[in-house]
Amino acid sequence: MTESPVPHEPPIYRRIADTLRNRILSGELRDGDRLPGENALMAEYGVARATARQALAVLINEGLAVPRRGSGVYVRLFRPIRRHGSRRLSRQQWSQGRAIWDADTRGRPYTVDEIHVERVPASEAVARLLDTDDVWIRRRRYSIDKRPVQLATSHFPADLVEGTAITAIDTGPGGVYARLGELGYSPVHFTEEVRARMPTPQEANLLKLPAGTPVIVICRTAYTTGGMPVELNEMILDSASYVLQYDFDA
Amino acid sequence: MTESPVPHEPPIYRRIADTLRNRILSGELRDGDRLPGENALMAEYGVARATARQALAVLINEGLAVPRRGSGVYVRLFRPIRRHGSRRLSRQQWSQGRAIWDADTRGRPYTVDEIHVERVPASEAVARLLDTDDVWIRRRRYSIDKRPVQLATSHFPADLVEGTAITAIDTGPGGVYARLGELGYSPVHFTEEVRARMPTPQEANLLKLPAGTPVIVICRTAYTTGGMPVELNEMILDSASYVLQYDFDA
DNA sequence: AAGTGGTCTAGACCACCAC
DNA sequence: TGGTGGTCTAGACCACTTC
Repeated sequence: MTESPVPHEPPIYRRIADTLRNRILSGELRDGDRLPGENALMAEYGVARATARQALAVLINEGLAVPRRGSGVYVRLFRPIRRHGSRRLSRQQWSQGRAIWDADTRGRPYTVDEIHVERVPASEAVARLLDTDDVWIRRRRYSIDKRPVQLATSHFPADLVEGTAITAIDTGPGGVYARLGELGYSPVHFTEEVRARMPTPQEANLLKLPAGTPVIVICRTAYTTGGMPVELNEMILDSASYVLQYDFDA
Repeated sequence: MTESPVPHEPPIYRRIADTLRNRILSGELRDGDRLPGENALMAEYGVARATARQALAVLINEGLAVPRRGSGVYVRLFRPIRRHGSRRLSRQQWSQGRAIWDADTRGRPYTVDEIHVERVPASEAVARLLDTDDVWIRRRRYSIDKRPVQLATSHFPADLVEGTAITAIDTGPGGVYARLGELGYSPVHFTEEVRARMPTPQEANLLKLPAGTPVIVICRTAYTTGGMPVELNEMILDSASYVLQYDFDA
């Protein structure tokens, strides 16, 4: 009880984390560089193992570093894909047999897997939005350079698409929007709701997300000229892989 | 001591976190409810303190729970504000109150503080975008119901706005866009780039963000009819407080 | 084989909060 | 005053990566 050193001194692990963060943000430590490991921090700062771990956990949870088992902790890299909100859905895109996804990748090869198509009862929110009890849903996962970057789940009113290629694994040239057009329900207007949050463990697993990586959730509704909603597409994006771009006039 | 480990079995703290998460997602534990504390988990599962803490840390870093010192760990709430990006002429036709994520904050007043206005050298990226060496920047913080929800930093080409009210704390009626209009540089077109990431400690502090809360970063560029960029506005949004909405046509 | 991160135990003292 | 979360120590065993 001789003195109270400084009223609000940050704890040790915070100060260790702060100095490491500064070394990253200043550029001294670059993408992919190895950070001092637990043992190095224990020696350098004279702290216990758990304290060194706690300091590294701060950076990992901030998304600045990624741990590699048996190897070390490394500075994380950020190489985003630019996703255009408005341009990508221009009518000529899908009316000419091109998939929407092509607009994003600029020639980089992408793959689709984990495809599931099924008819299910609509959730309360989806039922309200699409004004239907049952929906056909199409789930899939997109990867670029073998890295998963996006999960998507499209919902269609069941009565509308029953018996069409939209309920098949392969939807044919132009994809589901071309099929909707053939039914007389071409989407002409879109609303996108965008959120960000931490992923569920399932999402983190499917997207192979390291700790400290949020996901961007885009919920897009497609409308016909009559204002009828015909598709609800929920997309889960790895936030470290994406930049969204929207253009509009005053 | 412990049972011989079974291959692929998740660690104890994960299983504890999983059961707690299920109780939250199933609705058994609701917004604001108190979770079992460290002592309760130690007793219930027969684990050490650090293990119980680790389980709670998982939920906290997922943004599902918030710790309150001396009180307990509580289920977190999500009450978003709806932020409309593009407000098109057809908006009335399309947006008929149907939205996946409800936003009940319409009309609530916001306050502005932490205002800083200064002339500084432009960073490399800003200099390239605004084609200028110096910029006037306007920083401020927005709060709703006394809760900080957004930080914003506007950048203007210094030569363009030097000597105008844009360089003053109070920009006058209509704000900076009205002033730009008087200069003959009315913004008519906007581009928004949207990202998500974990906040820096400074951002977390200014926005009073609990752990596990990402921020949404919006970088908006305003262009004149001539295509000249006249403002660059970087906004940092509390992701737990916002839903972005964009409307556009095919 | 040596080093690394991953998990876990069993203690300790502290600041803060509610009763 | 007792319970809560916040920080920290000093060990331990494990799985994995690298050499």
